[in-house]
Amino acid sequence: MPELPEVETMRRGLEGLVGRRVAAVAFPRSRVRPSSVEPRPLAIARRIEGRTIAAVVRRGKRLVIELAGSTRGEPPVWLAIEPRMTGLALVADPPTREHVRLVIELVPTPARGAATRFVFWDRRGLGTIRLFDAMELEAACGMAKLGPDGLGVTADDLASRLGGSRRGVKVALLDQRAVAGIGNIYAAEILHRARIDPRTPCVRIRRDAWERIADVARALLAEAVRHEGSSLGDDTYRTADNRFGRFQRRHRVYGRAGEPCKACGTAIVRIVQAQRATFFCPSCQRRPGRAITAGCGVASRTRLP
DNA sequence: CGTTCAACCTGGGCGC
DNA sequence: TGCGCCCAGGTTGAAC
Repeated sequence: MPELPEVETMRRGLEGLVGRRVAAVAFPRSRVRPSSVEPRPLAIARRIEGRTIAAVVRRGKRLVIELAGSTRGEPPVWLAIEPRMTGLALVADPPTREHVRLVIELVPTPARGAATRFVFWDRRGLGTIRLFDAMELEAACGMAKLGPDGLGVTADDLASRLGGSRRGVKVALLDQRAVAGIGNIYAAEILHRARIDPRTPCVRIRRDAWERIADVARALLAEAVRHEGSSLGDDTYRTADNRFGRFQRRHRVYGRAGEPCKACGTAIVRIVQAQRATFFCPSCQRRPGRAITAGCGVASRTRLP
């Protein structure tokens, strides 16, 4: 589920936790798959109970809660939560009592409306919870693992990291080492607004098109953050205080197979790339050098010799 | 290097 | 109602 705009919205909803102290940590009904929680729940609890939340940051699609060094002189640690498909980071009541994976009880504060706890709820349970020290955080969420953040990505970033690739551009945009934060929804929406066919091999994309993709990506992701992300179904992504996002109303292609393109009326097509659905408008989105049909406010053009 | 497939999971929707 | 199948916002590792 959550891509950059959704995770960023969650993060903003958790900023009020900064300065709060962790009273207790619980992993209810934890069927701890070895790969989903690390280290073991008891070890995590022992290491963060009593600490103060120093910051809540985002690294790509991950939420990272920084816990200040302890009074005993232990260095800071970072709790990295990756919601994957169905994870929700909440300060409100979770959708169900089932599927609550982690509860962090906070030391009460007199401030009005202050949260009492943080809850990570994850229906499918594909999400991960990991506690890192500084070195581990860098290894797992650093530059080697994640490319530049989608909100700040530039044409230079894209051209240098993907320009030599023969992969289709839509598949390439999902590569978190190239750009961090773009997922299946926003890859489709970005390419529609940039008028690029998602199957176009990166090597065939010229400089002006990379500029368009980067400009659209930054603007679209920022717009989606302003609308607090995309909530598709009823039991889907919510903000930290349990409200739906609103950006789904502005989707132009994602999930709209067979429906008319909002720009030209042509039926939106669904294909599969790298085992994942891709939605696009076959009229508005062309491979470089191919004619673009009327209807998108773009003049036709032909391949240069 | 790139692609494909399977896995990890739960649950909604659809056809029969 | 029930069953079987397909689908889903993500990531990883193995096989080719």
